[in-house]
Amino acid sequence: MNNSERKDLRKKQILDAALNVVVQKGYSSSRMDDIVEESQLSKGTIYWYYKSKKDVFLSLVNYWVNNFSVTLNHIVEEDISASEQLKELFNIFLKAYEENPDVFKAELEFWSMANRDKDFKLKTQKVYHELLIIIEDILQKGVKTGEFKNIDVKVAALSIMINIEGIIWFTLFNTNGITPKHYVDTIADFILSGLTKKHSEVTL
Amino acid sequence: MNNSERKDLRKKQILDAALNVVVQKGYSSSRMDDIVEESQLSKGTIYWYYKSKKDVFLSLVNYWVNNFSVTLNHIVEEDISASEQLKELFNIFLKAYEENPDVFKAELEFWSMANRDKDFKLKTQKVYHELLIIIEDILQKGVKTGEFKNIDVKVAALSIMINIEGIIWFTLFNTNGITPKHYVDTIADFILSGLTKKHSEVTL
DNA sequence: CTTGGTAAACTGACTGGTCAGTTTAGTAAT
DNA sequence: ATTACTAAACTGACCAGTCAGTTTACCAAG
Repeated sequence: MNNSERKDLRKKQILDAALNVVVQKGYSSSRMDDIVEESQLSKGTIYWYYKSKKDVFLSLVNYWVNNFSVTLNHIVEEDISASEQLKELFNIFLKAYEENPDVFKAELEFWSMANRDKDFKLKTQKVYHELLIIIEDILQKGVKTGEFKNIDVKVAALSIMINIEGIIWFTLFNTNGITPKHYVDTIADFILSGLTKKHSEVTL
Repeated sequence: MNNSERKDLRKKQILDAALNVVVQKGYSSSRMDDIVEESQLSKGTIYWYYKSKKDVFLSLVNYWVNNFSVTLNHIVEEDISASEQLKELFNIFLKAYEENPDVFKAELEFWSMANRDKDFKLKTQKVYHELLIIIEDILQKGVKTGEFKNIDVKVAALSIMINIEGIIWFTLFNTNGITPKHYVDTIADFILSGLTKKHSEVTL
């Protein structure tokens, strides 16, 4: 293992620990000593890599944003219909949730931070802005090709994003036996059937 | 001012202060001294009425739940169509947001608390359970009268609740000039047009 | 009405624990 | 000698909760 690989490993170790801690305690109640324990590193090492508690958690947001961007940009590049792209978008979030719901719990924590800290607000804004652009592009394309009705793209995109992010509810509350998959499938169908032109309209 | 009025006034003073504080700082970073300052009372008085910090904030949730229940139960009792009831539901939340967005910021804080504290979870669960029941009742009625399609009431209700609560996004991020009103009107229309039978279907 | 009594409401300085961040003294590999 | 650590002690600000004492409201006996 070379030097930069080692550094990346350490940082990942620290950020993974920070994720576990913040999910359990929230930002303010997360102690640096919790991260020390969880990461199996020493306190000195944490401060060797990050200059403060805030620095650790801002980096955690960043880490998460970057992972996420890579995945999303795959969709845009694929040569499939707008409807298929939207479906895929929903499924990416569903899959992410099924793999590790903690990421969504942490997301909630970051929202809460964004409400009271400018730096967190800026970092998190970026993600949603990026996601919105992607959804808008898909919708725009669908409208242009005649696949979708002539909708207000900006509002529709916002609404779709809110529905996607709604998956966060499953981390919060007992949803009476409705699975995330069932939820996602249902709303994806509902939204698509509202967006797409009926066959009769298409043939007009 | 009699005795119980005075007590109510004090409690309201404390809870109003707590709301302002929690919105700005989040639960963990809210200091009792902030509430002292904001409420214009002394620390001893806060502890005269509430036994702990947690007690103050749990009471704040309660206070909010109760207000909310009263408003919601009005809708159910009104003798209007299911569609109209749903529209009214959306409008109640829109109005609440327009009157005081801070309540929604606080809600986010309570979600975050619910994630890591059983007492907060129980208190907040109650609200959403109640809201879900109301939406389910409206949908059920609409299906029975033939106003709505034969939908899966439970999933539809959950999805509607998530869309309503989506208004919380407006407290978090710059939504590019889309107003909460525009958002709510658009999704209300979209959802209703998806739920209601087309005229041609009705006349079958 | 006014004096003395008492319970509830209220005050704010203080205490004791907590925790971010620092420092120190060391090890090991390069 | 420098980089990448570990372990543990330490500093000092911060803050929930306490408590000894004060004020207020309301009473009834003189």
